[in-house]
Amino acid sequence: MARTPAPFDELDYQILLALRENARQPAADIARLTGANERTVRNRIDRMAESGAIRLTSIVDPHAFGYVNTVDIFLEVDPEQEQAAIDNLLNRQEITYLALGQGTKEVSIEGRFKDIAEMREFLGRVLPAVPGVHVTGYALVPRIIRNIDSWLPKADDFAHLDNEN
Amino acid sequence: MARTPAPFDELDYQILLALRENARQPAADIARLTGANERTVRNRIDRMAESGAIRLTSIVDPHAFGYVNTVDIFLEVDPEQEQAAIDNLLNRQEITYLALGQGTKEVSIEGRFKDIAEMREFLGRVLPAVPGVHVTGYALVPRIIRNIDSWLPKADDFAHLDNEN
DNA sequence: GCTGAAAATTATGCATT
DNA sequence: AATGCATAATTTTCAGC
Repeated sequence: MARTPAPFDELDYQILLALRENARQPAADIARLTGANERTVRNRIDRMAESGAIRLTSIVDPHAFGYVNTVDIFLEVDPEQEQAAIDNLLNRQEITYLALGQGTKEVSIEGRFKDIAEMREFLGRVLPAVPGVHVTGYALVPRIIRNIDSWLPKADDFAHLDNEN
Repeated sequence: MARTPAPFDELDYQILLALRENARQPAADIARLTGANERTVRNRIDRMAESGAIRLTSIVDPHAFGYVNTVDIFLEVDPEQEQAAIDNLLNRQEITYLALGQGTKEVSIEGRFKDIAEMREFLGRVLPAVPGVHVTGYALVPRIIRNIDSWLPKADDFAHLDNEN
């Protein structure tokens, strides 16, 4: 193992759980909740945020803005135009997810739309007009039940001071 | 249109942008940034959070915890056991995403793992052991470039007081 | 729904261990 | 790295518009 082991402990975990419910929750509250020192809690929050282990952010609910139609789209992208195509796609507000696939030509995206007409327009006109991009398939997504924002590591990824190496 | 139009304006949008970078940024800072009243900024934040339009949360970076292997998995689920199967899957920490597909039997998930062995175990042993679940396919995901946490509505989803209906 | 002012709470900077 | 303390800044409460 060349990677450094997770330098996170039980307190970090509890702070994480608290911030996940409300990122603006005062460190003092979390200190009371956990019994830890208020100053320590703030140090931990700063450390986790600055290291990039967590991101304290605002997630917008697409439904609240009327984006009720979700579709997963599978693309084949000309390798020579891949970077330009991806840059192009990343500029599109409709795209909520973009990932590279195993093959060099595979790219999958997710789009959200206010109505079916917008979605069809995107699939039939917008995407085909992006140089190097071919739509190989798509599938409507009626309901997303879990997404990355609710993900957590295993509890024992937070060291109990006894599982080093 | 039966749904209420987005009751958000330019100020909400700017607040959103600020909170997206740092959910703990003080309302006073945002007030200075936008020229809006400090108290108004807090009211807006509270309103957007309470209405569910935004969620102020902590997103954990799987990479920081060693979860470097991502795989998209397509499942066929026996309709009679669907709810139990989904509940079962939702209890699994490895699953970062779970969505229902168009067909009544289709479910797609994304899993993250620390190594390929864990991933293979999940695909070959864990999933097949869930009653009513059959793996119909999977695809490794080498790199996710955009995810839902960075999504934003269109700028003109924030009313300029002139686009009502 | 927006804003103001005092009181309560919280965060920051610095120093100590 | 954790913590205590003084100071600065912020949030809250209650109010009026």
